[in-house]
Amino acid sequence: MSSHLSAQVARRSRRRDIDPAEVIAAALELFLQRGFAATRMEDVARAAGVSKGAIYLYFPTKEALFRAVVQAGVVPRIEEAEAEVANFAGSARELLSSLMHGLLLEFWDTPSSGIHKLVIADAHHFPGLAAEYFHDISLRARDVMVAIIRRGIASGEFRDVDVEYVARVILGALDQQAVLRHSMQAHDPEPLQPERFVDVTLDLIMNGLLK
Amino acid sequence: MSSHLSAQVARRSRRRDIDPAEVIAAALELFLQRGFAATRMEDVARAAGVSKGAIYLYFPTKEALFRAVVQAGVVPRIEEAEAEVANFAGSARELLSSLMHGLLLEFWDTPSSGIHKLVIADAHHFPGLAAEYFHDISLRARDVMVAIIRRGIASGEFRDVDVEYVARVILGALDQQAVLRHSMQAHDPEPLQPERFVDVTLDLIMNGLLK
Amino acid sequence: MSSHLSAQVARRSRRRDIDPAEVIAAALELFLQRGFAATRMEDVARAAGVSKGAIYLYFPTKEALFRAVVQAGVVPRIEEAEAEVANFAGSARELLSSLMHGLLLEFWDTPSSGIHKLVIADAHHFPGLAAEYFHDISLRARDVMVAIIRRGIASGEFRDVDVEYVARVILGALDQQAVLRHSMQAHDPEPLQPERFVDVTLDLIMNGLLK
Amino acid sequence: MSSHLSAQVARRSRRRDIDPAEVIAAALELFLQRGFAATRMEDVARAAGVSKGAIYLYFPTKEALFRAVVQAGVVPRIEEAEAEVANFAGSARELLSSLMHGLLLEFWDTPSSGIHKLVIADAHHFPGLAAEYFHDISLRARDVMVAIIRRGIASGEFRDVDVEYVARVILGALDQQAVLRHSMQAHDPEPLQPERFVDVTLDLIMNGLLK
DNA sequence: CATGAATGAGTTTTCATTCAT
DNA sequence: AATGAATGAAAACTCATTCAT
Repeated sequence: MSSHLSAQVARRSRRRDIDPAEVIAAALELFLQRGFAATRMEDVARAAGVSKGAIYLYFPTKEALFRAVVQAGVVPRIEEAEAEVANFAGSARELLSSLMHGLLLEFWDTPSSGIHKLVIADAHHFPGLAAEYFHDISLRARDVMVAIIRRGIASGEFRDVDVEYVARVILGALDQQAVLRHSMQAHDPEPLQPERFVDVTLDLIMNGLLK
Repeated sequence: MSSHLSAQVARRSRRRDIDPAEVIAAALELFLQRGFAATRMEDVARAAGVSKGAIYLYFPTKEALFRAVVQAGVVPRIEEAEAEVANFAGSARELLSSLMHGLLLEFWDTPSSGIHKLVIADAHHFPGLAAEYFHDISLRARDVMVAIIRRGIASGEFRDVDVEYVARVILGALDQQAVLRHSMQAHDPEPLQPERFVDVTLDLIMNGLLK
Repeated sequence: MSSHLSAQVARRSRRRDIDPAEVIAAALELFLQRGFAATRMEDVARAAGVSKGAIYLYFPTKEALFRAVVQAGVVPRIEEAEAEVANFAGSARELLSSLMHGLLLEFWDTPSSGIHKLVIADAHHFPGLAAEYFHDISLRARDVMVAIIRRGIASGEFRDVDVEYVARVILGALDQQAVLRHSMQAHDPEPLQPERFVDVTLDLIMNGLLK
Repeated sequence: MSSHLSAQVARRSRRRDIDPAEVIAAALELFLQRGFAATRMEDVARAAGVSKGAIYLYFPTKEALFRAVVQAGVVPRIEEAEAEVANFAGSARELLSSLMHGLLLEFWDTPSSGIHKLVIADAHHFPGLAAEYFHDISLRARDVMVAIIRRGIASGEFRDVDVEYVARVILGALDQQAVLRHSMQAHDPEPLQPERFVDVTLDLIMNGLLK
């Protein structure tokens, strides 16, 4: 207890150039693994290789950190999708296929795919966040999907369906897999094969079940 | 410890014949509104019109209460579905339509529809529960859906599709709406109309998008 | 849930002739095993084969039960000792020997030997009890011991010692063994042999260590 | 007695360099006064002038604090005794006298004298602690006493007595006074005078009662 | 009298947040 | 700026005691 007086010198090491993005990445991973409530700020700090206090230099509260995680994870994704729709030159069917393959597959193995699950699970705690997320993300995603279907109808590729609700059906199927990916996939004796899922979904949506 | 012998407690009001089902109902409602972690046992007690201690007479821990909520909410639902599939005499298409209308609509406005969301959001906390739920509920639901599709293929109604994955697509779309119902529907400028959703889903699944 | 309405008949069984002494005996055993604080009234009730409520018919509080346990366990013991001293006809040495053999050995294997330990361990909780016990029991025991030594000095058997403190020494050695009996004897590789202990104590006290 | 009430400073500011030893000291005092179960961690914190949370920085549980209290209080004491026996050059009688005076008197007015009482009273709660304490402390103390008596016999000073049991008698008398010191001495109309007690004990043990 | 379901005050422990260094 | 020791509010769970039956 008193034998290392000389070690008193050991002073706190100082880390320069803390990158908030590292904190966000660490927080996302932990929020997904253990949920928001069960993740301690200290865990985030350790995982990010940063001191507890340093987090508060960038995020005033745990809630602010959560919101940053959500923003950082989904805004780029939806922007990518919007850009692709705006620039895509091929048929509506090819566009839908490209989007689904590109997005679902691209994010399948990155933590970003779990943001949706995160918001669903923990948005209670943050009065405004659910509304904000819904408007900024969910509705934008729906708009993208609606635009694609409309394009297909306009071009004569697709039947004249209930565009709004068809968009909900397709997005629902996709989102649900992303959610399950982070909640119960570990227990599935046959974990989802994402490419196969996208292919089957496309086939079903395009051709239907009936002969 | 130190007992305050001088001050005698005010007369406690006594409730007879506490029904554990009332506690479960109250707990479900609160878990859905605020999440598992954010729901205090005292809140559940107050909502059920029962004392805090009384809850522990029936559920040894908060986790046990959670599990009871889950069991009570979903087991009857899945059993109903299995029974309907076993007894249904009509075509596969009619069976699917009946199931989707019956179950989704029946439960849409009851708290039971939120159990799925609850498990997805909070299963972290309970090592065994997610696995248990997945095996007892999710896989059973998938089996039901697979059986219906198989029946349709056998009867010549349906194309010869990838049964397992088509089941995942359909269930995903449905489940996702139930999940959203309890997480973000309040923020949707056009809240889902369940009947319309089922109709569109059936139409899409049966006929596909293509002309 | 509703299938056994006929079983409503199951009525509480009624036990007649509850003997408070059984409750006291059960309480003593449990207080010794687990301490006062760690013993639940329900445990006492079950051990005594009585309902929780019934205990309160005889003992208004847990503290009252504790006091009854102490009274029941030691008052007879000290009265026995006083009577023996009053009636004993032999030498002081024989009286001391008789008392020590009689009391220590008689109570060694009964729970009564643990009352002293109980009071020492838990008297905090009960402001008046320690004082009461000390006056009613400890000082009476000391008086008995003092009387014996005085008798020996008067008869010329014993040296003219500091009577009060010699009594404390002798009682201390005895009491300590009773206390250890109920706290740590289980861990002693050589548990105390009570007869040997009494014999050695008598020999030491009578003859001393020196040659 | 204990007069730390004067230190009731309402600390609003931060305290630096908390010394766990202060927490241990405060805990010992309170455990002795009120028993383990009746002492709230908050009491310990207040008595130590520390926040409740700070205690958990050094002691993971209340039990760990208890064990630290025991270790800190008795290990140095027994080591002192062993060292004195090893180094003492005089007669066995002088050694015994020195030890008894030195230890009993030295610790009489420090809280350390109550550790023994503490373990006896509350060891129930901690499965391993009683055994550990008994082996590490009680048996070591017995060995010390046995060594002294053996030395006296070897040198011809003492009679050839039952060494093991004589050690138990002597230690019992001493320990009991330390125990009483912390349980009932307040109620004794003639509180023990420790020097007188040691002198009388030595005289009795050396010379016996008989003429 | 006897029962045991119901009550709710009380305690340990955790962890977001602060701030002296 | 960065650190991490210190703070204290909050919540699950226990159990002495009551009282409808």
